[in-house]
Amino acid sequence: MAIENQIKEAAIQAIKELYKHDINPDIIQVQLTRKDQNGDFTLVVFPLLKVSGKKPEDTGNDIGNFILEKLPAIDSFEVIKGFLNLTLSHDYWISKLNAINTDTDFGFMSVNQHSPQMMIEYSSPNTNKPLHLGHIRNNLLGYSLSRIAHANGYRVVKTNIVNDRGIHICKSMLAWKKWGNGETPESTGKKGDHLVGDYYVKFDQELKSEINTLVNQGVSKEEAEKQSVLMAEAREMLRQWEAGNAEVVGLWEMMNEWVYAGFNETYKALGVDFDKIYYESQTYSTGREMVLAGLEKGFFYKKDDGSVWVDLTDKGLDEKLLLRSDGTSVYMTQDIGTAKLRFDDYQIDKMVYVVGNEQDYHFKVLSLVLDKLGFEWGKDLVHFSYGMVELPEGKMKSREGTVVDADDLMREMVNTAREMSRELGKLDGYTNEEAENVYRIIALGALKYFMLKVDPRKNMTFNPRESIDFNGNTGPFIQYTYARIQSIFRKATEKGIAWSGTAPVNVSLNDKENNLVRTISNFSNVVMEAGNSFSPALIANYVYDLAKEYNQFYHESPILFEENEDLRNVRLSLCMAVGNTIRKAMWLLGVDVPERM
RNA sequence: GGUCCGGUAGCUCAGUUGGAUAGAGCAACAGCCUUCUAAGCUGUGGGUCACAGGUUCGAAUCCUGUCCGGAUCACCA
Repeated sequence: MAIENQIKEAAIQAIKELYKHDINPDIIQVQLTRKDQNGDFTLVVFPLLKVSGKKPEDTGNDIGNFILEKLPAIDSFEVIKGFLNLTLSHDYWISKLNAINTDTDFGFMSVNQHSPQMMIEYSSPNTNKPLHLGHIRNNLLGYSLSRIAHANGYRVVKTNIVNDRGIHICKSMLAWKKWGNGETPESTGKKGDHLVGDYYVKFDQELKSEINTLVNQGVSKEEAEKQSVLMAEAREMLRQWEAGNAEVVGLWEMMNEWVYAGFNETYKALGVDFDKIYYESQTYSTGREMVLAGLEKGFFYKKDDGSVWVDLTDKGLDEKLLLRSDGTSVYMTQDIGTAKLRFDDYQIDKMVYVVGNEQDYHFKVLSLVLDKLGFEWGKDLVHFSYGMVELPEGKMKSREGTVVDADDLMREMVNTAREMSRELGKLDGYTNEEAENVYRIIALGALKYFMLKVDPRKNMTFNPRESIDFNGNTGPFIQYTYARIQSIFRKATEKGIAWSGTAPVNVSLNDKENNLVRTISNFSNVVMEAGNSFSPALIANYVYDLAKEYNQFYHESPILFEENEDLRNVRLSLCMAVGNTIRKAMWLLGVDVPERM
């Protein structure tokens, strides 16, 4: 049993014996002691005063003495104000350290084929333009969540729903057909997603100029949009696509293939992947069938014009469209169909959608609609709602060209990492290929950590020039700490200094060492909390604290140069445990760690 | 207007079920490389936790109201 729980139980027993009271266990609070105080764990005595009928100090002393007697791991205690600070013996901590070093899976729950299954949807791009900064946050969150879920004992299915149909794709297709001169990714040397994105922009420009011309002729803007020949052509193309026109479908397939090839490159660079990809072109008709079935059962209703709606006013929401009057499906319809197919394909115990907070309303509706359709998991679906990424000037706007492209950003960051690393001369002796790999690890580490350390719910600001730092509270800082530790073990081998693999228990730890063991052993709690609250940020902030503490220890304590063999073995054990914990924590964030940097 | 989310140092952000003197990084300034990686470490300055009430032993945290910012309420996705 974890030591916190032992303390808690001992406290309950103390109150029972000393004050003849059965206390509600929930009001016993055991927490890590603040760093500026003596002690390892703190029991808050304020809530117990009513039961004890004594002053905080006396109550603390009563319970402290009882626990001291009861638990051999407790070495001493002191009562400051209403806080009972318990200090554990060095023996306890060193044994704990050894146990952690023995258990390579410390902090992770095991997963087998009977474990509950969680499906996590993330990424969900449109096929008409390349991935940008907002997608990066989404992808990194989704990927990290999948690993955190795995560490919490879930089988995880990572999934992506590609929005590959609709008027926006037809716009790119039409522009390419009109002005593309048969350009391909090969002929231009451009990534397919960027090429298709360029034609989307081209369409927008042409449309704008067409509308401007009409407006100049005295037509109102609204009217001009209706009259637009270009828009009419795009709509016609969509109709032909839905009707299965071979030429249109062929064009659609070709351009989508270009986009997918481009996306795959970006995903690979970003280090994310999927177990199963769904395409809306393959799910929307299922959605429509489900809506029609729901209509027959009376869950939904039809308006005079033939459109199908769901009434959610009794749930405090509005009426929501499910099928257009012409029978075609909308966003909601597709999500209903996709959900159905997923639950047909997999045994899903929990469904998580990683989608921006601008869609909070959509997911409230989806949850209720699925519930109405008889899916019991409908109301249990989790919308992991994250905030926008904004630039210092405000929101990214594609029209103003302020969108930060995912590929550009990653390339620039690798360049920065390369420059910096060369300046520091840290990788002398590495081949070019090895060095390039390290630059990538560092650049991606900086980017990922930057995005993940922030509370996902909140909007965040990204300054392309300043946000990407390699010093301070950053990914590279943590990676650097890891590389330092690996360096120590390399040096140990070189110097012929053997590490026993375990720490002898008869050594007394200084404050920094004690802090480190405490922090390391708290890893399992942090992983659990991160899983319960779906928060990679908890892991990120934890691993930063750990690295910071380690660096302080590293600076003031000789490790290989420590002459006392027992002490040296303790310190090497600490190094090993910190290194492993950093690697595992970073793994949970989807960040790699380099052996050298 | 209704609903939802947010507001903590000059900037970017932490602050787990309410707990002790609200913490980091960046930026500024001052130190530390003839010992294991200076992408590091140490120190200084910087706060009305948006505001006002309330709840209680105790509030950045919970409740109410106000102000500010964002999102959403489409036969767009």
